[in-house]
Amino acid sequence: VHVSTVSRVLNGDPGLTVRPETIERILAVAKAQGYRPNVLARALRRHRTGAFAFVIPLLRNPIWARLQGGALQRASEAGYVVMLMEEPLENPRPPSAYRYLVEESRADGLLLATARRQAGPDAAVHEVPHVYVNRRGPDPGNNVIMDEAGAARLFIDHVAGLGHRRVAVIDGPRDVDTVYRRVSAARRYGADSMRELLRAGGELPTACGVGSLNQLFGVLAALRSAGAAVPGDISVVSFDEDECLAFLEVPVTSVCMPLAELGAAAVDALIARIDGPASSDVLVREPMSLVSRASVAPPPDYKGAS
Amino acid sequence: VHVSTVSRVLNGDPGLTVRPETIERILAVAKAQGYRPNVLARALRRHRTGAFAFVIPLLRNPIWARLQGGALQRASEAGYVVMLMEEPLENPRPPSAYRYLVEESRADGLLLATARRQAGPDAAVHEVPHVYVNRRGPDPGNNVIMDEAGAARLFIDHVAGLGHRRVAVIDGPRDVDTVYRRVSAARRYGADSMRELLRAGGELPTACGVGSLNQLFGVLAALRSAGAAVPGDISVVSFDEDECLAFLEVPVTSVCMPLAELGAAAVDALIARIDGPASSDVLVREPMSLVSRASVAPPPDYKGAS
DNA sequence: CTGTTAGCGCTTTCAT
DNA sequence: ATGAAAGCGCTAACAG
Repeated sequence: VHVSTVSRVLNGDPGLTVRPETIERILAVAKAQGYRPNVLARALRRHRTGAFAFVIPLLRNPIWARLQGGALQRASEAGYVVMLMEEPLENPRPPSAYRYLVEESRADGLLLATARRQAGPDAAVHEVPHVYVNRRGPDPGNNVIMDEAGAARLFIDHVAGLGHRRVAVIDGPRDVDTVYRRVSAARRYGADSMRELLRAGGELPTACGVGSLNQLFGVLAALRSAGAAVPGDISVVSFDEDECLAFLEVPVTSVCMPLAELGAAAVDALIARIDGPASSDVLVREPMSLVSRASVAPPPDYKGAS
Repeated sequence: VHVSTVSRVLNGDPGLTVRPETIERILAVAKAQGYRPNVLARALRRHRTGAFAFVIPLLRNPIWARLQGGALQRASEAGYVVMLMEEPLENPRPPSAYRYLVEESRADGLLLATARRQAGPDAAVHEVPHVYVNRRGPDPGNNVIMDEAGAARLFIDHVAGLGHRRVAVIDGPRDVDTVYRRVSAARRYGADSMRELLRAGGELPTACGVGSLNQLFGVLAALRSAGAAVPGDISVVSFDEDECLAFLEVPVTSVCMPLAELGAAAVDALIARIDGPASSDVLVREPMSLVSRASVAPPPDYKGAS
């Protein structure tokens, strides 16, 4: 009944040379006492904590909730726990500000869903296992992304198939990541963009894709107050699926992106980067799907198939 | 330049008797090398990990996001990190299933936002520092809750002040925590309840409070398909504030509950329970507020002040 | 004022 | 097939 033997048994040591009788006895006693190995001691010895840190900008956005869910589940399957760091909306800190979590041995690696753009490669965070999730970080080979072009294509094909020829996309500015604008700012942005579109007059688009749920609310408000009917005057598609879309005044069609899969893939990539060195970017290939609701119809002037 | 002295200096040992010169030198070198104490080793020695686990049912519900945000921020102020455990919606496990996190020294305590009702006191989880947040768990003295009655009063006073005399509240069954029903079930529940109310005929309520955002969507759908106007025929109030309420067909008035404060209070309570033993339940007293939007008006038959 | 010592609970060579 | 011993990086009690 001696300690190192126990360790070998409980860890299923590959070069295991223990008498079946002893092995039984150990397992029995362990279970009887409800023994739990101390992860701290184990981690100290092994230089592996079994934890990740997920840096996320704004918990209230449903998009990150789904990402989170996928990551959490995959991590727990792989025997990791994940702690959450919420990046403040104002004065966000650069990713390298979270390096300390690894340096202190609190985590084995970083999942970065926030990305303040930096001038060059972020040397400071480069030393530490990490992946950027749903964004391209400054250093290549550490990004896990989706086929956003595919999402756009899905949208275009759908509305083009119905006869639309003038199509707009409203989305946040690309240089600053959307996450840095407050929720309300996002809505205002959506509303402003739509108002501008309306004011421009002339060749109004007959279909419009909107980049986030919050912007969508702004767009819808602008359309309503301008007296534009959806989908009578203009068709609207959200690039941010949420079940609440089904319950709006007019239920909104959306492109549903594989966010949970993205989160899971990010965890896989991070695990790979902890074992080996960075390799190449990961593109999540799960199919996107279009959730068809009432906000899309043929364009107002459409006379049938061309 | 020797190790235990460094420890004393960096920890600001109370009985600190170190020459200022040495203290300077140590700090200088520490900073120069970017030294980070290893939290694992420290935790192993001190029997404190500096981490909490937050067990939460459904990440996609905005209510949890706000709770989470409050808890995360307060925890980080107090020097703790928090890891998230997402409880599956189907086959949820009892809180005691998360005891192992403390037993393995992965966390110092548990924040439990999920609460499968159990027959008696949950002895299994009782041994471990924990608080139930926003629910009453089986064992007393470990609950952090809000003044839900106050929320109801706020709603009643508001609509009663406008002349409403027949008021209904639609909410999930209380014996099973709302969290155990799927989102869609919640909506169906809202829709079904409202349909029943409508079918009952006769003395229809002129105002209705709804317990969660998801149920609200169901209620609104039912009202629309029944041709009941909001607030013309019936006033509607949500007990679950979310900014998207402002962007619905008719913007919905809500009671805004101090969820972030609740999360923060839960962290405070948990810290207290880690240092000392359990004391008494905590009631968060932050004021609730009514966010007035367009979904509330005087009742249809109202002739002026009584 | 500062160095020495003894662990925290585990894993992992190396000896039996 | 198992025990002994060293050590992960730190802190705390005790000497000097």
